[in-house]
Amino acid sequence: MTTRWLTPKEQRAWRAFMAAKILLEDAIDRQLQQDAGMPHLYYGILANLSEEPGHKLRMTDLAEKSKITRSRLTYAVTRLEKDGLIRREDCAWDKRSSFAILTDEGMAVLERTAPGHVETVRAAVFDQLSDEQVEQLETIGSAIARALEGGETPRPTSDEVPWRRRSSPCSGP
Amino acid sequence: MTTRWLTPKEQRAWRAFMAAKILLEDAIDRQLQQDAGMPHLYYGILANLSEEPGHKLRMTDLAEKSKITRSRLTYAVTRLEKDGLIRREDCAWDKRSSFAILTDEGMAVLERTAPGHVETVRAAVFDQLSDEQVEQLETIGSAIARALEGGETPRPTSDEVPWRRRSSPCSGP
DNA sequence: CAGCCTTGGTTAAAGTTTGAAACAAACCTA
DNA sequence: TAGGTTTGTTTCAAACTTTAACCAAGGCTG
Repeated sequence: MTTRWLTPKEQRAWRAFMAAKILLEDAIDRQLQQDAGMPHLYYGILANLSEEPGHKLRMTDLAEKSKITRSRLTYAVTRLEKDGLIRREDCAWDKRSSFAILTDEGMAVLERTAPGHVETVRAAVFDQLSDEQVEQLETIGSAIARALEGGETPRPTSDEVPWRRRSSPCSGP
Repeated sequence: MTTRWLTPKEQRAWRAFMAAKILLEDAIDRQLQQDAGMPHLYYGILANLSEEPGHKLRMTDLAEKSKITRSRLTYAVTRLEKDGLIRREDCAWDKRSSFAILTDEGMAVLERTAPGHVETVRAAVFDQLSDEQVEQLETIGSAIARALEGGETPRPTSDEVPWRRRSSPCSGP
C-alpha cells in the first residue's frame, strides 16, 4: 500500500503544532527553572500530588497520571525527595508499593510558584485564543490523546515506497 | 495584581493539549527509534536538511530551523556524523561557520523511514481530525508559536497571591 | 589599526531520560 | 503449597540535554 503523505494543509498544521509544542515547553521550562528551580515535569508531579486526597499517590498511579515511565518517576521523586518537597512512605497493605507524598514544604513551593506558572501559560496560550478556539483545542487534544492511549499505535507495516522528490520527506521537524 | 487562574474550561483544554503532546512525542519517538534508530529530533534534523538546496545548512541556521540550541545541535550532529548520515564542511567565506550536509546514506535512511513516520503521525493525528479541525490546529498552533517567537515571554512580575484550596495549583501536568 | 563587542561553534560537567534487567512481593493454579 | 507468572518498584549504563564557559573569527568604532 502506497504511503498516504501529508497534504500541504496537513503539513502546515503539523509544523505549527510542533513549533508550538517545542517553544511552549521551552518557555515553561525556563520560567519554572527560574522561579521554582525545577523543570515542568517535576512541577507537574508536585501538582498532581496536590490534587489527591492526602496529597499522596502510589508511584505507579503517579507515573500514570503524569504520563511518564515509572523509571523516570523514580529518578524525579528521588531528586524531589532530596529537596524535601516529597517524601516516600511504604504501603501497608501491599508491601511492593510505595507512596509519594507531598510535604508541607512541597505544597508551599507550589503555592508560591503557581501564579507565575499560570501567568506564563496564559500569556502564551489562552491570551492568544478565542473562547471558541479553547474549545477546539480541547476537542483536538482529546482526540489525539484518545487515539494514543488506547490502541498502542499499531505500528504500520512498513513497505517500499518510491521516493517523491520536491516534497519533503518529513511530516515536520 | 491577583492571579488570573485558569477557568475549568481552560484547564480541560490545557490538560488535553499536554496529554496529546506527551503521548504523541512518546509514540513518535518509539516508532522512529525502532525503524530509524534515532529519536524524533534527530530525524527532524535530517528532514530539515533534506529540504534545503544542496541538502546543506549552516549549523546556526539548522539549529534555528530545528528550534533547538546550538549546543544541542552540535551533539546531535556529532552523533549523526558518526552514523554517516551527515557530514560537516567548513564555510569558505566565513571561517567561523560550518555546514551540516546530508549524506547520500542519510538521504537513504530518510527515504526508507519516511513512510512509517508519516503513517504514525497520520494514525495519531490526522485520521482523528476533520478537515475543519486540521485548519483549527494550524491556526491555534501558529498563534501560540507567534506569541513565543517574538516577545520572548516577558516574565510576569510574580507577586504574592492568597492560596485557593480545592482548585489545583497547577494549570496542568 | 587597537580595543571591544558580537557571532558561530564547541566543550565540559552536571542533570535528566531511556530501556532493559533485576528484585521482591503478591497472585495464581494445579 | 510449590512453582510459575504478574505486579510494583528500583537500578544501571548508555544516550541525551542543559548551562555556562570558552575560543576563534568578524565587525565596529575611535
